Amino acid sequence: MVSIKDIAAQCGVSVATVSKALNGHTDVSASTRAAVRKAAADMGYLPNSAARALKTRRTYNLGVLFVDDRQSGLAHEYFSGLLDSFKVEAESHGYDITFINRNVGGRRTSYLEHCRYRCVDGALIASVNFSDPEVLELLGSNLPVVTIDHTFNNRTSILSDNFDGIGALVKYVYEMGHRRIAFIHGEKTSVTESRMTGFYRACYDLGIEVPDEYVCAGVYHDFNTCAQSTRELMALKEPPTCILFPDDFSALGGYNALTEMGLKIPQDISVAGYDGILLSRLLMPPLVTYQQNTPALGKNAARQLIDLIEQPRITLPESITVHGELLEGGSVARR
Amino acid sequence: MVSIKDIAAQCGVSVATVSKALNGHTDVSASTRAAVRKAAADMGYLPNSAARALKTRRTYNLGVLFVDDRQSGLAHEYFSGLLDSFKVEAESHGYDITFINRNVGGRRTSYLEHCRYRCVDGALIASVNFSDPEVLELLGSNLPVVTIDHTFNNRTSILSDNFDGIGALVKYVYEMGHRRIAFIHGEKTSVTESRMTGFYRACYDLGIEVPDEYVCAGVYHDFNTCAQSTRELMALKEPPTCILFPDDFSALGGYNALTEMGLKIPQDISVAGYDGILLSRLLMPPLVTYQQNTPALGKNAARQLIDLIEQPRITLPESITVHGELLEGGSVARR
DNA sequence: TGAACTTGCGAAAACGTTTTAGGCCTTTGC
DNA sequence: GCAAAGGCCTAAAACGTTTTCGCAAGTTCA
Repeated sequence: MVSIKDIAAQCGVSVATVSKALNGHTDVSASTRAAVRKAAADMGYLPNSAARALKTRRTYNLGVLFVDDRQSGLAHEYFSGLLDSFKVEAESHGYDITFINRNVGGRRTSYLEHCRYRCVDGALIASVNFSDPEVLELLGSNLPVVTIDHTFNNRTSILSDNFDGIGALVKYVYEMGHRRIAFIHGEKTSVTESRMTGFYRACYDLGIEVPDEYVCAGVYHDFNTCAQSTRELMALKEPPTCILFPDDFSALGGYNALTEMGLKIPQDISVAGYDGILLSRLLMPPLVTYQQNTPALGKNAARQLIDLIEQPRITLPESITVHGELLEGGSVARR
Repeated sequence: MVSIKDIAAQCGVSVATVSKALNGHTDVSASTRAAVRKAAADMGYLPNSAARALKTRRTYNLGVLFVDDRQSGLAHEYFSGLLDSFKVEAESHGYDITFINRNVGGRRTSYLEHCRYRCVDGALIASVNFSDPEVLELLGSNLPVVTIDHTFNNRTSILSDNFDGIGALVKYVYEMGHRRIAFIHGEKTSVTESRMTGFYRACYDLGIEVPDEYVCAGVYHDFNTCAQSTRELMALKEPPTCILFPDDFSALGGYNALTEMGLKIPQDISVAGYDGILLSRLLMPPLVTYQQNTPALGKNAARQLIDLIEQPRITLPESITVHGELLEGGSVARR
């Protein structure tokens, strides 16, 4: 491996000069800078990230924390879309990403310890249980951190417009003539809470009455509980004319349950999902859903995190809300 | 940050002794080893990975290379499943993973340069175009490397049983009474080649004749080309009774195209997919498919790579073939 | 009673950078 | 003509480890 020392020897200057030439410092003449850079390129020089990190305490590595219990992590299009755009944006700024876990050389550690061990410059926290003490420890540390879909003290967070998204869906189905709208929500998280208040608020604004039994507790991506809720809803004396599902996957569960019951979508019952994953476009009929803007979520997260790292005092913590888009489909009938 | 030096001061020994105590060297007495370890734990010591990497030239970082053109990367369940199990296995051995790209500090570099810059101990190559010169450069380097679903010289590779998988599907539909079996394959890659030879071989073994027009060129995960091929197949004078699709997603495209044509699955036409992603279980009827064993692919890849790194000369390059499993469903009728 | 090992430890070099402090030479300003 | 300023460069220290080599004290064996 060719090092700065080799270049110094080649050019007849000191290593200090080489370092400065390469890093664009001003106290090196234009001619030596050019010579050094040419030599570096010719010799195929690459800086050693470990040495640089040791000296500067900057690794150009960003930690990414998520937990992958019950398929809510990598495998899910929401998170993979987010991660992908985060990755692309980070890479374009010269940052690489590292997954944060609880192992350091086989030893069990906390998330924060892992971050410290790897000397990451900052971390993205997404798709985690925000009441986990180890997540809180990370959030409470002095490491630059950006969270997704969760606000914490004065940490920067990037939020999907869950309140507005569900509102847009309610408004859409209202305009299609529906008044009996049921909502199966996911397990309680801050995201779910936003959606529930968004749902109630939109109904209130539109003058729709919401019987208690129209709001059911489901589980994100859980086929069975959502199918069960669907059956219960349809068994009501006054069943809804439209059901909003926690996400597109469980809406598919709804499709199946409803089909099994001999009901036709959308003639007999209208259905909407949430997320706008590819699957929603492929269902028959295509699903009415609210597409979360995962590319913007990831990109903004990367930008904010890098800002936080590079201008520690200038950027104040802020929350950015990213807006999605209602996707139409044939799953909601006009009536 | 507490360093080895602080521990040395605390315990009244030299840094060398601390290092040796922590790393389990033999030339340190049991009592000092215990004292040092206790102090390290009490003081919350964490080794500095950069310093360690600089000295030992080992980072305990594994590079992961994949390209994410046309949604074939992170977003796909095949890859995310693979990556997830790779990650879990790697982490349990104390390795972290880093994505390999073409940026180093904003500068455009090759994959190999990125690996060298980050000093990764080895790399996983998956889901890439294996004729890309930069991929070949990486494959040709002296970096420990494991490939997925592609063999190259004497590099270790982990292979999914594409030949057998498609054979199992053919055999299954044959036993269900089908003789006119069409195969829409994906774009030409080594994976597609294995599947095609597997298809022809199985048909040959079973004495099934395969008219040329029964084998169509499709595109993985491409809804439209597969729907188009489906229409063409069904317009033949002697249409097939069963169509094998390149993957589960395009099989869904097939479902839709066939449904639009007024055909019922499986009464009028049988369908099978490939991959065994979650979606395949949720279709109505559930899709007959061949589930690739992504957990085993990722786990084996990590193990082999780590072996390669830790026992450079002992382990000979080898290929491991991982076997999948046929998933039954209602999409193939008995006839 | 030595000689030859063994055990436990430390001094110091090294890994590849960046950065500080300073030095020399030339230019500028009065 | 002289002091001050600026331009360009270097030596050396530092970042936190690991590892080599050597040394002293203790132990074993003739």
